[in-house]
Amino acid sequence: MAALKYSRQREAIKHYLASTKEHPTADTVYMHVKKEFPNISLGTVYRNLNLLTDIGEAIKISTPDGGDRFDGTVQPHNHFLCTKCGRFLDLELDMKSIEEMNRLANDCFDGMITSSSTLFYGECSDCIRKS
Amino acid sequence: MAALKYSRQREAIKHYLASTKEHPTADTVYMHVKKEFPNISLGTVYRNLNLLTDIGEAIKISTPDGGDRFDGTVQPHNHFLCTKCGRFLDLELDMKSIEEMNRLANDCFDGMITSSSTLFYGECSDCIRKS
DNA sequence: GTTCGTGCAAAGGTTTTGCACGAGT
DNA sequence: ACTCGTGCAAAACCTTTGCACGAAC
Repeated sequence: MAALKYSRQREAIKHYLASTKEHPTADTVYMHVKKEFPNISLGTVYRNLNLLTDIGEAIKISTPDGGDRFDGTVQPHNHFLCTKCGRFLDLELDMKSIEEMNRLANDCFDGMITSSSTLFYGECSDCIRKS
Repeated sequence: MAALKYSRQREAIKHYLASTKEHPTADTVYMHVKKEFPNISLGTVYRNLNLLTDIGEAIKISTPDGGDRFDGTVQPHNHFLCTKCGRFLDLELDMKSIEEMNRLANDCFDGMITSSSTLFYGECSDCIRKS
């Protein structure tokens, strides 16, 4: 395995991920980090996002609409996608509920479940207010 | 909105989806339906899968690895992805648990949650046996 | 000096789309 | 007849990768 060397670009990506709740796509990360490193390439962003995901410092989330999203919050938590406006939000089920759910799932299943990720769908409060 | 006309190709796609538990990708659907309709095009498969998804006769599932998968089972249920062998399985949490989970989520959230989809990760029984 | 990360550009894979024609009503 | 679905091919996306150079060790 290759040793991991410091890189300013990776550091900037990590800081951006930590600073936002936007669940940005790779392209969004690219556009933000570009402000600080105008020459950074999209390939570098992808390489670093995948690297961070592999070493457990970020999470990759797949949604049915468009590209994958990345999240710097690695503690187990779930997400909500508004089917009207497309907003993508954190949803803080408490840890106990998540563990409870995994345990419940383990009971109906003869493999071993180590983690889970739930995507909730519905209408966000803004959309409800408008209708 | 356009009226919906019958098509043999769409029917074949529906039947294939109903007959399998493989959670096929669009390409897999294409290859199977091709046996019956050698001239069918991948574009048609995509158009129909998206159509079926829109009218609620199929579900589109996004996973972090590779393309989206489709599922003809539209009743709420969840999925399991083996992190070792990549196997993708149904996981039958009973309805009560799913409803309970959605209700729990609604309590921590000021929008309205209508549905959810959970992807569980872990090791399937085959991989456990081998290790 | 060696190794690893980067920028660039090209390639790879998946999904969508414009068009003319043929199937369904 | 009229409309919608199809096949085909091109395009649009998203993501990965080969390469030569520069940064980190």
